[in-house]
Amino acid sequence: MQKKISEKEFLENYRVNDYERPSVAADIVIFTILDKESDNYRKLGTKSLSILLVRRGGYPFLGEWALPGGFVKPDETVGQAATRELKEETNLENIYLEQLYTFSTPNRDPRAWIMSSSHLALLNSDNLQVQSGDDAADAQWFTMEYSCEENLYKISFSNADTTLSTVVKLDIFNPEESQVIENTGLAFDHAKIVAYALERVRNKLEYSQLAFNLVPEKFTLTELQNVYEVILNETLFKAAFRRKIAPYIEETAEYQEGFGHRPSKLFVRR
Amino acid sequence: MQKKISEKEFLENYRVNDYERPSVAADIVIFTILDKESDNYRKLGTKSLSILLVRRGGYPFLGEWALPGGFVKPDETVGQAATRELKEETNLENIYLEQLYTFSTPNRDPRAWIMSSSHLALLNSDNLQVQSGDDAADAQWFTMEYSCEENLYKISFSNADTTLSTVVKLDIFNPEESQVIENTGLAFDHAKIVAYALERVRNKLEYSQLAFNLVPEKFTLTELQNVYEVILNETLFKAAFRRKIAPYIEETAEYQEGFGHRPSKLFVRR
DNA sequence: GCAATAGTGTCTTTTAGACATTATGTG
DNA sequence: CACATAATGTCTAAAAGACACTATTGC
Repeated sequence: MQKKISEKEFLENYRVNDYERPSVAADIVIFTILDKESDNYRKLGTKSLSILLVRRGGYPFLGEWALPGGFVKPDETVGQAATRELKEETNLENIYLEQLYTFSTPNRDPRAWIMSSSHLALLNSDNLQVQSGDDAADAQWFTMEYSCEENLYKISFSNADTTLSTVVKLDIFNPEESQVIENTGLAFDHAKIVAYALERVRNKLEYSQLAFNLVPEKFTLTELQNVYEVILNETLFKAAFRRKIAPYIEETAEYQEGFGHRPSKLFVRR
Repeated sequence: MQKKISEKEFLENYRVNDYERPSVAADIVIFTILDKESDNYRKLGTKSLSILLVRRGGYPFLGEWALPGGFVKPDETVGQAATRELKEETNLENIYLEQLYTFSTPNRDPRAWIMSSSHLALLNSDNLQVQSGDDAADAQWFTMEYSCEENLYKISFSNADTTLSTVVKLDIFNPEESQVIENTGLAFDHAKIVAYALERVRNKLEYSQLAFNLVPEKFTLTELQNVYEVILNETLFKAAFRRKIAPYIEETAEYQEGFGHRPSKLFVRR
C-alpha cells in the first residue's frame, strides 16, 4: 500500500494525531561551589556544593522547591530549551551543560503526561558575580550536605531561612526506579533527579575534567582540590592530588595574594 | 489568581493543549558479540561486535536500515517502551538495558516533531539461541568494524548481502551536534546514535562491569577478554587482564572441553 | 615570631606492562 | 606427539598512598 504512493505524498498525509503525545520539559540541576568567608584573616573560607532551586508560585506543589525548567518548544532541542531556561534564571550564557536523563514515569506530574529531560549545569564563582535573571524572582541558592552509602543518598539543602531534606535509594541503572524514602520540600520527582545528578557528578569527577567547570578561569590548586573534596565528601592528600592533575593544568605568572600566608600560584586549564 | 482556586480545581482545568507536544519514540542500539566459527578444530572462532538493525518497509527512508524502536505510550516510561520493543524484536526479556540519550533536533524526522529517547541493550550468546520475535521480519545482525581517532568514528556494518558505512565526528558532550560526514544506508540520525552508543560502551567498559552482559552466565576468561578486545579495538596482555578482573569473577568447578587444547575453566560473575 | 597555607621531596606500597614458562586435551 | 590455547610466574616500570619538610605571607 505504502509503496504505491510517493514519499512526498506519504509525508503530506502523515497524521501525527494518530498517536498520543506527551509534553516534554527541560529541567536543570544547577550546581556551583559557594564560599562561606572566614572571620579569621588567615584562614580560607569553607566551600560547599550548592544548588539553585525555585519556589513554586502555583499549583501543583505550591510553595515547594523545584528545579528550574520549562517546556520544550517545537523549534528547539531539549538542550536548547535548557540553555534558554538557564539564561532566564541566571542571566548567564556559555555555561557547562550536559543532558542527564529523561524521566518519564506516566504519573510523575499530576497535571498531565509530562516527561522531564533533565540536565546538569555547572557554574563557577566568576559566574556568580552576575545578577539573576528575570524569571528568578524566587530562585535561591541552597548549600548541600550529603552522605552516601550503597547508593542511599541522604541530602539536605539549606539557605538562610529554610532547610529541605531528602533520602533517596538511588537505582543507578534505572534512576526512575529509585525509592524516595523521605522528602520534605522538593516538588515532583526532583529528589530523584538531584540524587542522580549528584551521582553523575561524583563519578564523572574521577574520569573527566568536569571539576574545571566549577572553578574560575584562573584558580589555585587548593581551590581545585576543594572542589574534589566537597563533591567526593573526603579529604585528599595534597601531593598526590597535584601529581594527578598535573597533565591538565598550566601555570600562569600570577599569584593570589592578600592572605596571612604564602601566596598561591594561579593556574589555568590546559 | 491561582491562589484563589484549589489544587483540585487547578488540575481539573489544566489545559495540556496550551503547549505544543512532540511525539516520543524509544529506539534501541542492540549490541552483541557474534562468533564466527573456525574451520580448524583447534582454533577458537573470531568474535566481532554486532548490532541488530531493521530494514524500513515504509516511508520515510524506505529500504534503509534503522534502529529497532517505536512510539512511547501514555502508560509506560521510555524504558518500558524500549523493553517492549526489545521483546517484540528479539522475543527476549530480562536483558541489560540502559537509557542512552534523548535526541530532539526538531527536524530529525521528516514526518513530524519526533524525539528519540535512545537506549543501549546488550545481549550475550545464550540469548542469541532464541529465535526472533514477531516484528523482526526484516531484522538482521550486522557485524561492525570501526576505527576512532579524536572522536572521528568510521564504522562499517556487514551482513551476508549488505555493507553499510558511516563516518561521524562525534561531539561527546552534545551528541546531537555531531557531524555525519558520510552515511550509506542508515536511516534518520541513527548514525549519530550508534556512534554515541559505541562511545558509551567503550568508556563504560573501563570503569564498570558492563562486559559481563556480553558473555554467557558461565564463561571462560578468554571469552571475557575477547569482549574487551573487540570493543576496545586492541589486544590486551592476558596476565594483566586476569589480575584486573579477578575481583569481579568467581571460578566454578566446570571446564569447557572438546577443543584440541587444554580445557579452560568456567567462571561466573561475582 | 606565629599562624596558616603553599609547595616539594621521598620513602613505601600497589598496580600495570611485558614476557616467559609450564600445563593439558584432542586428532 | 604436536598444536593451539590455558594458566601462572616474575621482573620491571609506573602510579598512588602517606608523611615530612621547607617556603612565604600579614599582622
